[in-house]
Amino acid sequence: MPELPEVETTRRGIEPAIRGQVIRSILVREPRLRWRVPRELPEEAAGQRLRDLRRRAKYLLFDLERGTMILHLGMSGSLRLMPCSTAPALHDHVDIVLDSGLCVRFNDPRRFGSLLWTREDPLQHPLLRSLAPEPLSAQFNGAYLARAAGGRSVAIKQLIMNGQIVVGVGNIYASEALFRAGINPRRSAKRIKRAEFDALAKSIKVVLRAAIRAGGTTLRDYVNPQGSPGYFRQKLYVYERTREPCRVCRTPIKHLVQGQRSTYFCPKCQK
DNA sequence: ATGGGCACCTGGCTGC
DNA sequence: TGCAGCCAGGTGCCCA
Repeated sequence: MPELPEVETTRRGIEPAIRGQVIRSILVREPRLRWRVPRELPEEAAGQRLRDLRRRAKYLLFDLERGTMILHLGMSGSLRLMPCSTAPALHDHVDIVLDSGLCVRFNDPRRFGSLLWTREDPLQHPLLRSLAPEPLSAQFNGAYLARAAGGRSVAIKQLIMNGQIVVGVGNIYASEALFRAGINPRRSAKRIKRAEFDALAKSIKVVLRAAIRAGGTTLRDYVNPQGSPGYFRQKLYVYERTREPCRVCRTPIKHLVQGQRSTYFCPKCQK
């Protein structure tokens, strides 16, 4: 589900309501997420003040006074802000109950999401430690991408979905960024020219920023913390547009599968 | 080190 | 109406 824009939209929607709040309790209705929610998490977190809500890649980091909750939305997860008295719905697995009476409620039908706890620097957690640079940072650019690609033979689409190369780019935005850069998703990374890496890095930034501005993309499950969908779907050039005319040249959009994931592209605009 | 494939899980849709 | 089969915003892990 959520890629960087949806996670960032979630962060921005929740942060003002939770910053400085004290956690009254953590209610775990279903601990069996991708990894079991640590048994000690509720007792560790309860009573602590929320210092900050950060995002790293597609992870949300709830910084407490002593320790951090690390949350990932997986494919179908979402966080919503609501009064803690609201009756839980199907797949509402965890509540972070605040002293204000509001709670952050984690819903995740497929349970590919996760909620973890650490007392150490969360950026050094095994799951986060070796992640690549943020795509919206200055560090991420064509020169970096060209170096990171380093003559690798993988298809360029799979390269930009690899969290060791760049984080936050998932299946939707990988196809969209390649369209905007005019690059065929099947091309081997080692055959991409330097100027094309420049264009691709730029396209990744542009598409992610535009998607954040639209509140992300909702295909099925995703809603923001207020329960509204994201509106970037209307702005997609290729994703889930098989056989529909390219918005630029009217050529029918093509679909293929790479690494068991759907890819969409325009055979005329992308070389 | 790299690349490919599988696994985890639920639900919605299609076609017989 | 029922059910099998396929597909879905992610990513860790195992194997060659």
